[in-house]
Amino acid sequence: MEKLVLIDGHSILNRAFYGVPDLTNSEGLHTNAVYGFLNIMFKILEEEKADHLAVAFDLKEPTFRHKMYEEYKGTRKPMPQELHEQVPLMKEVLAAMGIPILTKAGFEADDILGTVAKHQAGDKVEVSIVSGDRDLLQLADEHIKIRIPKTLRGGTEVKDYYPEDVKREYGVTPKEFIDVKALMGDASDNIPGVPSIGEKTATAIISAYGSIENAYAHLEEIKPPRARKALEEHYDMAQMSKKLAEICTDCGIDFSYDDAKIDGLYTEEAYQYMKRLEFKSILPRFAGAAQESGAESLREHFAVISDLGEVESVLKKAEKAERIGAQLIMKTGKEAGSQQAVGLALCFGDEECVLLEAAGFVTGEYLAGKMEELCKKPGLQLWTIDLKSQLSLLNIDWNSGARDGMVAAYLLNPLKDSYDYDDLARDYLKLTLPSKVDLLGKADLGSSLEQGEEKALTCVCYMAYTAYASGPRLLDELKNTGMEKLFLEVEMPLIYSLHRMETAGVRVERQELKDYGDRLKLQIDKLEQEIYQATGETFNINSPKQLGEVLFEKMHLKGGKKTKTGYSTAADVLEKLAPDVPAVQMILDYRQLAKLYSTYAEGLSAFIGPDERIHGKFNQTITATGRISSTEPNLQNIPVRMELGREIRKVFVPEEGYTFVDADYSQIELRILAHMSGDERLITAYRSAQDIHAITASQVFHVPLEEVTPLQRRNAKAVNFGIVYGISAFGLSEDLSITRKEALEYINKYFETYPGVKKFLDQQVADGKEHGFVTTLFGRRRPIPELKSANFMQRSFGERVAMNSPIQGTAADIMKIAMIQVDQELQKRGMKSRIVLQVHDELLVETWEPELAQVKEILEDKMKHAADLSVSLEVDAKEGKSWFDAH
DNA sequence: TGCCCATCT
DNA sequence: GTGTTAGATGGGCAG
Repeated sequence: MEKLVLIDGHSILNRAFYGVPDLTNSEGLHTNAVYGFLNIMFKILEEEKADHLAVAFDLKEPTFRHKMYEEYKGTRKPMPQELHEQVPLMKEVLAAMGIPILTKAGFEADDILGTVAKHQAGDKVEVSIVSGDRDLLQLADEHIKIRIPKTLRGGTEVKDYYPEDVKREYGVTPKEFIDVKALMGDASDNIPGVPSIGEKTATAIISAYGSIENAYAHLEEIKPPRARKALEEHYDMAQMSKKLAEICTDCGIDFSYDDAKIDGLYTEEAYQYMKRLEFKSILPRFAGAAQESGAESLREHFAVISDLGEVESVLKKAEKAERIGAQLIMKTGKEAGSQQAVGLALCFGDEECVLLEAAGFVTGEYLAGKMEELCKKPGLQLWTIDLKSQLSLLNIDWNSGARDGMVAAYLLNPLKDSYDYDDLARDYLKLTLPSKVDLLGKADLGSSLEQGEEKALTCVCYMAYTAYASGPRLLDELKNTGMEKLFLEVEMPLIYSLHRMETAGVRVERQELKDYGDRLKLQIDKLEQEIYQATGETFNINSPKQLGEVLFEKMHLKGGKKTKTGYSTAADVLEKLAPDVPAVQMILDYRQLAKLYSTYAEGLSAFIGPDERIHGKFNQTITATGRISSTEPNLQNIPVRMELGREIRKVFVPEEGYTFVDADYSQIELRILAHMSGDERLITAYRSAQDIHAITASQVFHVPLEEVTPLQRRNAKAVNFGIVYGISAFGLSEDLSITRKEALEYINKYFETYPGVKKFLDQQVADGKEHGFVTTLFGRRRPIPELKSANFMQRSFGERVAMNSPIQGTAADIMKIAMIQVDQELQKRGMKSRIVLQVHDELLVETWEPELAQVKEILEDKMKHAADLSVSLEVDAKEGKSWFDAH
């Protein structure tokens, strides 16, 4: 028995469009309907183990129904533009998979499906028709199954209808089904005041008489009377309606059963589409096709060279080139943290990509040395991807001519989640390349290459090629968007400073940290028992679900706020709810301790290396605003607010002979706001005052500075924060535990006091809406697609982002500039002191004691003068024998 | 994997 | 009238 699956193209596309959240690829194409369609299609093909497949589409032209009935509009609503543009795309994708697309002038997809199904179905072939349109149920018979996908709870369920299922659900046979619908009439055709026939009555009449014609013949028997009247008056209409709904099963479509045979759905061409549309979850199906991939012509020019003579001649050629792509391929060595080069991929033309392999006389050191020479060669444009990861083997500094395509692409669009070679090739070369994961899966690139794997060679050559080919385009784009300077003078030099910071690492007292953890553990165990006692329950306190049940159901705490999955047990909720229930306080304490123990005590210990230092990663291409992020471990969220947490900073210590100097900017974001808004009053205020929040309070509440009460200062501080983040009256009222009205008054007073600020923030939103992005003082862009959203919540979010990003981003720019200058100055003076941490507005320098005065001077000077604003930048620098003491 | 909750600036 | 403060990372749980 063979299986033929027939899909109602528009119907399923439509269903997918409304069932799948909006998706857009990098080109800005809407893809959600195509994505949903493919998922439904693959799901059904797998379930059915189908061997034949075709998809039917309507054409725009009028059909025989239009001829029959002038006013026939068809059943479909007008399509939104976002869906409309996906129709041709869908057809291209299907064609790429070799799936026949059936259309016929003068007929709808229904008729094609009906015709093909009735002709093909039989003892040898089972047919499944997939559609969202219930009118198709009339086609069900013993060999034809109608399958209707439904979206529920995010997933897709398919409901199947054989004739008996139709009978069960609608009480009539598939053939009678149209009569029922015709008798009911189309809701939109009903004229007010004219009696109509409902579903129940229609079903009863048709199941008794079999058809509207027969029912009309027995008109006098029809009950109830209003149905009889309706049938009598609208018999013509009902007949017409039936004719329109009746699917033609002989439309003369040209269908070849053999062409519909499924073989080789996963073609190279289709694979390219999946990559372009960024259907990551669908790609694995095409894994086979990936091997046949993409830039096939490109691959023909890939070569591997290991003979010393040949290597030298290639390098000579590279030196003479104007521009090259270079990628040093590395592998983790035997010693902890050490790396060694296993190859150098070079590209200096569209047809010249080679891998220089570390083998025999060509050692890893030799290759790294050669890459280094190339980086230093004046006038040579060397492009690579992720320079920082290669710096451990390259002795180069900010004077090198190397340029990083990853960082360039991040500047051009900081919202992406990766900037690998395949991303750059797709976005800047319109070239679909198989990714590293496509080629090698989880295997390590360096090791695979060392073992001579063909795919690893392909991968590294793609990297070098992409770096080479995308370089000029990236630079062009940076020029066009006014970010060339930011790239060349801030982001590129920063790579070296970040790498130096990672290499330096920060010393952590292993034993002290362990003792701290042990003390926590004791407290945690004690608290745990006390909580069990107080609540009378033994449960997992770490489970918000269990905790919510205990608090709100067993202990009957009032006013439990619901989250999607249960009760909210967040600290702020619990504190408001039951500040005086001892169990609640214990739970909050437990939470804090558990966090300190797992994330900091245990978590940090795991990262302490044999040199007693933690070498965290500082990432340059993660945040939307331009900030640096920190991972493995995150060293930017070490506790400081609560005393117990703050203690952890005592284990961050300088090496013997060194001390810490910690320098942080004072209120940098508010100063930036004063500068960018140009609000005269704010500028003047910040020029004179030390205490920004107090002076805000003084001006907003009209009291002399020295008479500002602590409460007024606190309120002003909250408003200041709120302004920077684009807060609402609601948010501020929550923050200060005041009414919304009072909060609104504060905000209004603030804007009255500083009208320039209001104007500035409004302007940011307007700019964001007009251009689709906002910019920092240094030209860094933050795209805000949310501003175009039709969804209120999304759009409001976009507005807050538009207000915050220029401020947060400018602060990030300034810190980056300061960091580079401090780091470079330390090096220029040949000092031993080094930056070990950056925490957004703070630099921690491990200072060689004899250099203490110099370091303080450099930090203050470079940080203060990183930008020339209309308000001064103030820096607090403190010295101490641990991070705890220095901060 | 998604959610909740904790931590930082 | 919507839901209501920006940017991050990570642990732990539940499905």
